[in-house]
Amino acid sequence: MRMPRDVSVLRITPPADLVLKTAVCSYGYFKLAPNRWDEASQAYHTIVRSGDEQLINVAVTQPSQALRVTCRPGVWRTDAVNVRRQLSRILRLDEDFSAFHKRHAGAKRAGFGRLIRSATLFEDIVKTMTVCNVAWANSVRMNELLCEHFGDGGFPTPSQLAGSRADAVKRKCKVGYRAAWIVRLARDVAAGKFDVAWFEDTQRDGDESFDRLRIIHGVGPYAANNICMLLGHYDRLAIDTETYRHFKQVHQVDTAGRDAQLHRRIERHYEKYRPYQYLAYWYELWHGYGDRFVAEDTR
DNA sequence: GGTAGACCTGGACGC
DNA sequence: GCGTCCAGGTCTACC
Repeated sequence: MRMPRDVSVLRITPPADLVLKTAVCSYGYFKLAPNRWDEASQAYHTIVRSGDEQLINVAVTQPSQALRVTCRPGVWRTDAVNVRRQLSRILRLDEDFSAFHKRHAGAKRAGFGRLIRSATLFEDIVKTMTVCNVAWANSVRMNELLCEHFGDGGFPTPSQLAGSRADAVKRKCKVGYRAAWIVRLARDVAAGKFDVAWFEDTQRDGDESFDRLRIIHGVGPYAANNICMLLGHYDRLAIDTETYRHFKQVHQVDTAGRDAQLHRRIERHYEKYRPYQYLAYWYELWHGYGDRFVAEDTR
């Protein structure tokens, strides 16, 4: 049997408007394991899987327009296809943002729009569960521990978590009450009761996806809207306390209003960007953070 | 449909 | 040190 080399280098030709750092660092999930951005080398690091077993350490840089992908260990053709497919999902290489950029000059200038996501929808859902109702540092820790204890370094697969007890996940990963939700979802995905592929169909309607996501135990209105955004449905705003804070501060809104009123006001404000309301909102937030978004461990 | 309280965790803060 | 509060919510029971 031929053994793979220690290192393989792949080359990916991305869409012309892709700026690697902007795509990676414009959404907080780039700080959640197994993701990492190395500012010194301007490299995005992650760990992907080829099949359920093989873990591949990946480093992506953009020395020219093309992406340079370094894989350790080296990969053969089938594994290379898997690496390319997963990076395509992570960096949204198949999405076209030209219509959004026509409406938003600032986002166009910044090359903004490709918000990083995970290699799989399962990982996106679990990551969303770990960022709810918790300080950011805790979310970082939960994802590190999930990778360490249940994913052998990579993000755990549904089958890896499905065979685990919720109390073990809770104890080892410090995820608290989220453990039961995570294990339940993993079991449903592994058993085929929750069809992940259904959501990946680009023709799906955002409302339809939202309704199905809400069936998942642990996915409320905020989480479902956030996951819809990750699926490419940008016409839905994941409104949370951070949105309220941002809106009150940036748009000088009277803080005496009730949340429901503020919620409607926020939706009206971004309506002009339909169907890209979320991107317009997130651009404001990201632009306001500036380099702090990359440098700090808080959002 | 709207609201209140419980739920894990860990850091920040006041005492 | 210790208690309390809070963070990019969700669920359940109750009205």
